[in-house]
Amino acid sequence: MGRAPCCDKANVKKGPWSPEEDSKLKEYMERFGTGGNWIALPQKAGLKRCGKSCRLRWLNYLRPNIKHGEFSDEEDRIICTLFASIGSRWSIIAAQLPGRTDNDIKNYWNTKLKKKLMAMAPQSQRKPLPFPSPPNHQSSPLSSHSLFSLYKDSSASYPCCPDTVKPFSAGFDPISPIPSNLLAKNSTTLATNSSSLFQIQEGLVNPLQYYHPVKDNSNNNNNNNLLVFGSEASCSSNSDGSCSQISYGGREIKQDDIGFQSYISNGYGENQKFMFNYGNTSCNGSENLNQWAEKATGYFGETPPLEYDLEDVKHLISSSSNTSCNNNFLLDENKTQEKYMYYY
DNA sequence: AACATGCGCAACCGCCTTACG
DNA sequence: CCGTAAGGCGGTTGCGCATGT
Repeated sequence: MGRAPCCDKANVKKGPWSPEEDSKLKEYMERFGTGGNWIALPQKAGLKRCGKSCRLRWLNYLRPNIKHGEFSDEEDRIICTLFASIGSRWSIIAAQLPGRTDNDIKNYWNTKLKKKLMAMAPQSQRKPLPFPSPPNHQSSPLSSHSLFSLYKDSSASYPCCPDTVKPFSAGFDPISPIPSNLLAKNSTTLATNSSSLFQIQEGLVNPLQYYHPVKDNSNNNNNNNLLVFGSEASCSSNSDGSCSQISYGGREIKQDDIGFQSYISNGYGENQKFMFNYGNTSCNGSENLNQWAEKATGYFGETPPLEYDLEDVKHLISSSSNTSCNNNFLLDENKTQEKYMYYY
């Protein structure tokens, strides 16, 4: 024998809530709470509504501290980044945005944010993103390659979940796992568990979608946690946490080979070396970055063969130089062997 | 001014998981 | 252990308003 029926569906009101109904529900909730039973609540509160409807109304509209109105850029970034990582798990995304409901975020994504990103990155005018797609490529929650690239520098800060998990940077196939051989690299600090979000996600997503930038207490510096896109890349760290040596596929890249360098806040109150190199050209840090990017990529015209790359480059450089972005981004001159590295 | 179309958002629907009896 | 209801969640719908023609 199961529980009593939910409600008499033929005898419940549907449609928009009236102010009177709202005040009844709110008053009841503030005095008694749900009592652990939404189904019995409407009758007790004097409402001719289904318990589910009451629950939805309370959670999405009447509950205290609900934030209505415009989403901030930071919220946009968080939504995009999390969507790129976990897809349309709105309740989880909402948990990272205090005051926002899953319904709100879902509506916002479907009606505004998705279109906004589409408009920012019209596919027909873009080359495929130069970010790597592993052999066993699966489509991401949002298959359009370009949307998340617009937020790929968004790893600068996660005020909602400081020092916890950071989803893969946007612009990166969120479904693709980190190659297991990279997870074992002892020259990097990678962990795939013990993060709050990961624990929430456990069993729901491929655990390899996440890593946790564990604080390195040995040198009081955590700015050298490395997430590698592509393959066969590694990094070794100095005692001060800076990255002294990078290698791609066995080819060592010395510090001198790195082009543009600057120090940018890593979000932990420390400065981190930012490096940029394109093929055998480099920005010396004194020239205009956009000009350098144009020179480096060889594009000055209106219909560039490297349009997407250039815009990527410009976007990344400009945003990284002016904000607390802590990404490193390297392009290999050989376009077929492009590899990308991000540091957190 | 009237109508058509588009958009935003609240609410509903249906499915899945969990908990109860 | 099984059947069923409750809770929770994501997808979808439809109403009302804004804007365009």
